Amino acid sequence: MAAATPSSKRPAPADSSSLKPVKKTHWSQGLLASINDPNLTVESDDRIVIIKDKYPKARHHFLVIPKINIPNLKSLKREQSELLRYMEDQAKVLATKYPQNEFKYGYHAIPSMSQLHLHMISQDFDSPCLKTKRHWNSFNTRYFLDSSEVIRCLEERGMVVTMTPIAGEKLLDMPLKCHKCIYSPQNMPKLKQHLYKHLNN
DNA sequence: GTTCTAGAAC
DNA sequence: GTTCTAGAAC
Repeated sequence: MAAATPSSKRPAPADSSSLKPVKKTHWSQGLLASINDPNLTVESDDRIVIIKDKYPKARHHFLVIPKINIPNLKSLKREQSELLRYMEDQAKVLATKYPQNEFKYGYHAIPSMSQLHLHMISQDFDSPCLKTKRHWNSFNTRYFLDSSEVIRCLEERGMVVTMTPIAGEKLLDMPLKCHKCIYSPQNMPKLKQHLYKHLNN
C-alpha cells in the first residue's frame, strides 16, 4: 500500500458553480452493485449470487441474492417459491463449510436495502458490527422471517404476508433478550458480554 | 444500511 | 465524568 495520499492529490470538493452534479446512487441500492462485484462474491451461478454481508453481525453472515430483479418480499409471485427454495438450499450447501456452526436462514420483514436478499447468519452473534438494539432485534424477533415460513406462505397464499412498517418498528424497539436463555440485559454492551457465555470457543 | 454526535442515563 | 442510545444526514 502506498503512503498516505497527500491532501493535494485528493479530489477537490465539487464546485457547484462549474461542475455538473455527480449522480450518486442511494445507499439503499448498494446490493445491486455488490451482485456484480467479484471481490464480494462467495458463490455464484446462473440464478443467484452469495456475498459476504458488508457489516457481518456474526462470525459467518452471508446474503443470498437472486440475479433476476426482485425488489422485496411483496413483489414475489407464487411461481417464484421454487427460486426461494433454491436460495435456501444453496445457503445450506455453503453452511456445510462451517460444520461447527448453527445457522439461521431468513428475511428481514422491512429491509433497508433494495433487492430481495436471504440472510444466512451463524448464531454466535460474535461481531464488532453488532452494535445496536435494532441490529439485535432484526435477527432475534419476529422481524426475522424464517425462510421456510416465507416459502410456505408464498405457496399457500400466493403472496408473502409480512407486516406494516410500524409493526416492524415496534419489533425493533422491543426489550433486549438473549436468544439462548432468559437473560434480558439492560443494554447492548451487557448483551454482548453475556453472549460469550454461550460460545463453545 | 452506516456514521456522527448531543444529551440522556448511569 | 463516562457510557450509551437514538435521531439527522440537503
